Order: sequence, then C-alpha cells, then structure tokens
Amino acid sequence: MPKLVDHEERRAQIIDALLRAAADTGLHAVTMRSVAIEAGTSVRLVQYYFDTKEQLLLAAVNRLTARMGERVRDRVRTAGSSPAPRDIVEAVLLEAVPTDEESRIFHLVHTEYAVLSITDRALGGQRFLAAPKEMEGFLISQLAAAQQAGDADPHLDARQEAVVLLAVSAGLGLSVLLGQRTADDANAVLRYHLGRLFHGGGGSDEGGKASAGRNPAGGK
Amino acid sequence: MPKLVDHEERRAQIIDALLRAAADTGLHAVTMRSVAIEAGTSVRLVQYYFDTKEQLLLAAVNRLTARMGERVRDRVRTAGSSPAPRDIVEAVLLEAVPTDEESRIFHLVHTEYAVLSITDRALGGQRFLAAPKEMEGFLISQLAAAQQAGDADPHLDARQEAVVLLAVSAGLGLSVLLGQRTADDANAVLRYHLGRLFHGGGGSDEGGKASAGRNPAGGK
DNA sequence: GACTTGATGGTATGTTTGTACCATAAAAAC
DNA sequence: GTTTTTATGGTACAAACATACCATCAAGTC
Repeated sequence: MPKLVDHEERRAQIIDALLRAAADTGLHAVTMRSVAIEAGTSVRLVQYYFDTKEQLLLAAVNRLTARMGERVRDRVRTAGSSPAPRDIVEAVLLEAVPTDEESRIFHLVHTEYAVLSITDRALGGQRFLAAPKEMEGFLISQLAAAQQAGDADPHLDARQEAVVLLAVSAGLGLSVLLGQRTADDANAVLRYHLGRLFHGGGGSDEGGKASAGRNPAGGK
Repeated sequence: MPKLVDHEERRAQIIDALLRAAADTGLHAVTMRSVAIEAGTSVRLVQYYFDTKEQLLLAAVNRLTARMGERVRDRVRTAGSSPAPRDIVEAVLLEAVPTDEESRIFHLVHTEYAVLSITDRALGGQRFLAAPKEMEGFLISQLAAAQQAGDADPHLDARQEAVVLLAVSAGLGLSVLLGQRTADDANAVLRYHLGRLFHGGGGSDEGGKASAGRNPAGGK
C-alpha cells in the first residue's frame, strides 16, 4: 500500500473522521486514538499528518469554516434563476437549520467549536467574529434592496432587522440541535418571520401566516 | 476548624467554585483538582461532598437550572407595578442577555452544559427541553393577552411569534457570549423587535425604530 | 475522661492521554 | 541493484486524571 499519497486528501480524510467523532461523542472527548480508529488508521499516522493535536483541531476548524462558507455561497447561487432578496435571504438563513445527517454533524461541531472558542483563547479567538459581521452586512444590503424595490416596509431599520434575522437563524438552528424542535418546524417559523418582513414578491411558499405547519405543540 | 458544617452550604460553595472554573477555562477543562483549588480546599473534600465527578457535574447543572428559573421569575416579579404583557415579555427575554459578570458566568456555563448535553446522553438528555417548552407556553399566553387588549396585531400567529422571540433571545445572548455584540446592542435590538410586535402600551423605551442605540456597526 | 463520629488532608493506584521513539516495507532515485 | 525517501505500524513514556485508601484532629456523647 505505501504508494505515494496525496497529502491533502489524507488530511481531509482524517479531519472528516475527527468531525464524525466529535459529532458522536462531543468535541471534548475527541482523542488522537479515537480519531485514528474512526479514520481506520493508526495513531502514528495522525501524528504524521498533523504532528500535534492542537494543529489537528486547528486544521479541522479551518476546514469547517471554509466549508460553511461554501455551503452558504452554494445556497445563494442555487436560489433560483432571478431570485428576489427574500429568496436569497431565506436560502442563506435556512442553511443554519440542520436537516440531513451531514449538515447536522456540521452544525453540531461548528457550535461546539464556537462555544469552545469562548474559553480557549488559543483557538483563534476571533475566528468566529469575521463571518457573522460579513453576513450582517450582506443581509443589510439585501434588506435595503428589498425596501427600494417595494418588497419591504421602508420604515424598517435594516440593520436591526438584519441582526434579528441572524439571531433567529442561530437560535432556531441551536434549538434543533438541542432537540427542542424539528427541522421542519424551525424552517416553518423562519419562513413565517420572513413573511412578516417582506410583502409581495416572495418565494414559493406564499402567504405569511398561512404556513403554520403541522403545529407540533398542539393547542396551547 | 472541624466544627459541624452545613452540608448544603458547603456544596453550594463547591458548586460555585466549579461554575467559576468552568467559566474561566471551559467546562471540559474542569477537574476535581481545579475545582478544589478554586474553592480553596482539598480534592478529598470535593470527593467527600460529591463522591464522584459525575455527581458533581450533575449537582452543578441542577443548581444552574434552578437559579435560572429563579432569575426569570424575579424578572417577572419586578417588572413594574402593573406590567403590560410587553413589559413582562421584555423583562423575561432580556434575562438571556448577559450583562454583569455574574450573569455572564451563568449563561456561559449554561450554554456549555446545553451543548454538552447534545452528545453526553448521561447528562440528563431531556434536562434542556422542559424549561423552553414551558417558556414557549408562557410567551404564547402573554402574546394572546396583548392581542386581546389591543396592544398587538390580532392577525399575528402567537405561537410562531413566541418561537421567534425565544430564538431571538437565545441567538442574541449567544452572540454576546461569543463577543460578536455588546450587551447594550443586543438589548437595543431585542427592544426594537418587541416594538415591532407590540404597538402602544409599551414599556419605558418608547418608539420602536427610534431606539437605534449607538449603532456600533457604522454606516453600512 | 474515654470513645465515637464528622470533617478534613495527604497519598497511592490504575487508567488514559499526547507525544516521542524505533522499526519496516514499498516505492523512487541513482 | 543498491540506497534513500515516504508512508505506515507498534511501543514506550511522562503527565494528568478520577478515585480509593490511610491518617488526624476537633467536636459531641456517654
């Protein structure tokens, strides 16, 4: 087997093993051994490609944030042929709600890293600041565009609405991870909120309040 | 010193030491030794009062959720002489935004526990489900009351708005913990959102959009 | 005053962790 | 065909951890 090997590919395999292990037992319980076992190799190999555990964890979080960015950009790109701001915003924010198993692993480990970064200053303390700020600016511009197109109330404060949107998205995503809500319900609520924000010109799911979903909470 | 000692008080002291340690170095890095040092005693004493580490962590999360409930009820109680639903809702939701150091410790460790509970099923997997469900019901009833009093648009879906409120509150609180936002800014955004939900009858901070705060993001 | 009990400290022990070291087989280079 | 990389496995080791065990000192109990 010892052919020449694509290092980047091996590293990616090991990092993916780490992500699975972290999603399964928690990031805090990830060890060199558990990663090696999950990857189906030896501890020595993990050392060979990442030297130290800290570097492995760092490489993993880098891959994670990079792929998170890709995911969001993919959503924007595939938001339809000539998407209205509402469609773009909806697509982007829905990304924060984990649906399939892969996205669940993704967001779970991402959340674990985010919380870890609060106390472990070594772990790129400002790694989780840039992306949200950028996203906030993006949402503001989309809201402003909708206002100018007459698809949103011009009296709204675009910045504060953007912050609210970001918080709703993150809060709903977290609640799904915590098992407090189904992904379907979270999606429905997010769309409901967007329906209150944008009028007219809205995506495939029309009608604002109408999309109450299966109302899993029952009557009261 | 070996007088007779109030066990509950000693346990509370040790748990508080654990909370401080967890807020400082992260819950994952808390050890019997670090708790003992933070509490100013020996490891043996921590064993004496909690036997095993797992029981210590469990006792801590119990104390945490209990005090969280107290905090929310305190907020409701001191929400003014004859509070309108908006005042009550505002008071309750603002509790999720950490302001002083004590509440920061509180919410940080609570968040760490919540994320930990996703993967550690031993840690009362359903411990973080009851409180939010109860809260959701409470918010729904407050919104319904406001609608009947004419302080909120009767066309709104009270349940979905309640879920949005919960998500906004959690999302804003998390963003403050992550250092993405100041507590003041988070409070202002939350009040802005409430201003959009309730009209008339509202709390001390009047005017909806007007409360833009110091706008730390600058122009665009 | 003798004795038991409650509260505490110190230390030993077995396990797990990250990392360093030794070994080797296959390919590449010459 | 020998020699040098490259990729991999196994193992050894010091540190840290949770926990169990031994010791002690001050109160209460009789």
